[in-house]
Amino acid sequence: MADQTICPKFEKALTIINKRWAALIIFQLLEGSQRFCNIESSIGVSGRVLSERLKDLEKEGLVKRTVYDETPVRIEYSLTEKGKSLKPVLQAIQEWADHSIDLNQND
Amino acid sequence: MADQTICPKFEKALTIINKRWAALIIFQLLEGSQRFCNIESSIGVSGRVLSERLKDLEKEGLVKRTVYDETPVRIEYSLTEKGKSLKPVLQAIQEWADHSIDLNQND
DNA sequence: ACACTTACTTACATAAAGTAAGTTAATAAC
DNA sequence: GTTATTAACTTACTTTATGTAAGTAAGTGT
Repeated sequence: MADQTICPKFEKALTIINKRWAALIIFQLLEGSQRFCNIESSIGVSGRVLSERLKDLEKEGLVKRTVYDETPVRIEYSLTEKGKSLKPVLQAIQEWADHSIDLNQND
Repeated sequence: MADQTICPKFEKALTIINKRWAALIIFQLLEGSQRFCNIESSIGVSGRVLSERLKDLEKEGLVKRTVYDETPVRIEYSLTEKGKSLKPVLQAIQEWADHSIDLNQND
């Protein structure tokens, strides 16, 4: 790949949040910390990909995995500060969607 | 797929702009209308995918393809109003990238 | 006539995502 | 005390998307 790179930070940001499901996962976690199966059913992602994506997002420091050592163990995923700082981005998408998306237009 | 759908407009917006290269293409076109080979070399996308993506974006009404009937023909791609209305979204990403992305952190 | 450019398309290879079943650990139900 | 159920994954396999490279058609330049 040539990689002429317009703006490296912008491009790297896209490799993180432009991955399939990443934005929806973060959108969902903006509501508060949640369990694996809850995210899975809320956004309709497969467990296989959710597992993979949560690891990516954790590695990027956007998501935190917390194990509550009760019986049975409870595991919750939440946004870090860096993750929460994406809120304006998702809000901008939401606003754009609200005034520019026509759900009846099927392609 | 279950498709529990959080917000259908938001999800549809993501299927458009979250496709690989779509955001970068629009980012690039915010600078003004451009030719195929210019977009190709600026963002490092392959001709195969650029061709496909430009058609998607045209179908979604974000991009306009204009043929200038000179000799040889010149074909330029530009943003429609709907495409330009994505600017705040890309700006939000840019701002987030500027203060949250660390280029040295390699994963 | 021959090489070069633009805007693509086609054929093929690799990577990412979807589907479904399996695993481990714990608890609840019969 | 076997059987069933739930949570959080993982594994194996299939389908889809993307990358790579070569090819095409129309025109220009030498």
